Amino acid sequence: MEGDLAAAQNCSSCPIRHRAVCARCDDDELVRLNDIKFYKTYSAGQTIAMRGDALDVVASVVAGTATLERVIEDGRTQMVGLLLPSDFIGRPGRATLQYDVTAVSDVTLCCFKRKPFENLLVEIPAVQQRLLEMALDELDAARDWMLLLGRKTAREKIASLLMLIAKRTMHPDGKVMGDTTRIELPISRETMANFLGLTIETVSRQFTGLRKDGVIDLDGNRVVRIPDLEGLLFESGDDGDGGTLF
Amino acid sequence: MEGDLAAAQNCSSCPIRHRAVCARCDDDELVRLNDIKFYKTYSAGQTIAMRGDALDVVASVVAGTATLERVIEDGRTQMVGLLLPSDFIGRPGRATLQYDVTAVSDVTLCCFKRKPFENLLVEIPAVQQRLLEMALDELDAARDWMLLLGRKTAREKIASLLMLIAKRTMHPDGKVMGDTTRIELPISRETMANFLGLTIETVSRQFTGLRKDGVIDLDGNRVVRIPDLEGLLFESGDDGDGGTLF
DNA sequence: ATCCCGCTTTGATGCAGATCAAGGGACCTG
DNA sequence: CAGGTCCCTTGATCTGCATCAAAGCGGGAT
Repeated sequence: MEGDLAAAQNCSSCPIRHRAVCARCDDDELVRLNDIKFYKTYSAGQTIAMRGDALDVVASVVAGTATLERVIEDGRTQMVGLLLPSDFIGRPGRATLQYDVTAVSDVTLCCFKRKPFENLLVEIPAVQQRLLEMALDELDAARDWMLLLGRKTAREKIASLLMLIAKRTMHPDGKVMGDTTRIELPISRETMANFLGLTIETVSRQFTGLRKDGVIDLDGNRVVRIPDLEGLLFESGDDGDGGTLF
Repeated sequence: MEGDLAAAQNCSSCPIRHRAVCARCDDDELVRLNDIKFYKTYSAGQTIAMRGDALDVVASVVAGTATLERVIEDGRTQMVGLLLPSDFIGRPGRATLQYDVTAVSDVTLCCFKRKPFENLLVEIPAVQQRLLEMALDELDAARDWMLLLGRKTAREKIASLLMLIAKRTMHPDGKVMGDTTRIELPISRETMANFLGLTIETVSRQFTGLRKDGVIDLDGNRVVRIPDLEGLLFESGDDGDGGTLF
């Protein structure tokens, strides 16, 4: 665990160069961002930050998966965001963090101290523009998720989650593949439960329900094969043109 | 119903001048916005726009209350946003609307054609900056709402909603009033149900439950008196420092 | 007044998902 | 290979909220 990666990494070879907050920057602007960035890594399961922490750093996820969650005193927890590579953590103009951030897999962050970043924001409209776009996308995703949490049945929730992961996994840029499809679940049953507002037992039961009905096929408990994507879409309760959901 | 209001209104006397997307604009910039704006009014109950509609206009709510909702074919509907004066409708960079927008009370909108507005966005950083800020605030609110929808009980949901309205109504800028407090509900039981992911019957029952337990006091069915704000906060399941919720 | 209509409350019953409890299987360690 | 731990599944039961059904209760029109 050392700064090798951090030192070696430069923006031009960055895997999220074209999707993160810096996506619209030209080379000059990139240099300025580069000057104030630093990398940080976390291992799977580690807490990245907690609700209430001073938010003096903002960051982009470079690699790995992290979650954003709210928890009530008695232990009930609701995931409110899934952070994948290129997603942004923290918000300019706010001093403390509102959510717990946890690394689900090993995670690499590209960090900026908040103050200098806020200054750059003013000076480089391209960053601000991209950040706005990303914020609005997340807002849409959050709203789709509200429909799921408030009104969908357990089975619909699971189907929706699988569709979401399928869309992301299969063809990164949106197009849908042919027929039989195989996806790998990046998260545990418990994480799914917290994502969907269910218990772990219900998640499990719905998986076996969908399997028995031939909608999906389980291969171990982290791999799902989907013989009929249309069928799954139907189960999800979304109409075809449905929202983007991330 | 005529353009009197529209024609008469100018930005300097606008009630949302300091909170809407134009909040940070100087006088020159305001003139440019003024050139492309026009007013539109809707009466209570009227549909402002529907999911899928071409989104060639964006707007700020000047007066009144509107809702943003998603609905599934079978009629289940989930409110995903409550639009109060100064809130913004539509998003630059997207061609179709994702939600149904409905006027709850009589509503006045300050509209801009999307294309010219997008151009101004690039030319006037102050607008972009403010829009980002507003989007991030809404995102936080949406995430707090996800916790409510996914994990709170019916009673907690009602209490949370009352706290939300109380905070907004009583002291516009956050401070909390003394003891016995009276708030007026701006929305019907059905709207509340769709907001909270409940049925209308459950909403009603929770109201009478809270009343019987002395947490609230009902005066007609649109007025609630809150003898003990701390008690209500406790029922809401939020800790004191809790999220902003709008 | 009376009727009607939309909104709200209340009651009786049903059911989806939570809760409680007990295994299973994969993987690690000694 | 035994024992332990972690995660997942399955079963039995319970319960909070939905659903179904029937009254109140204003308020507006006639």
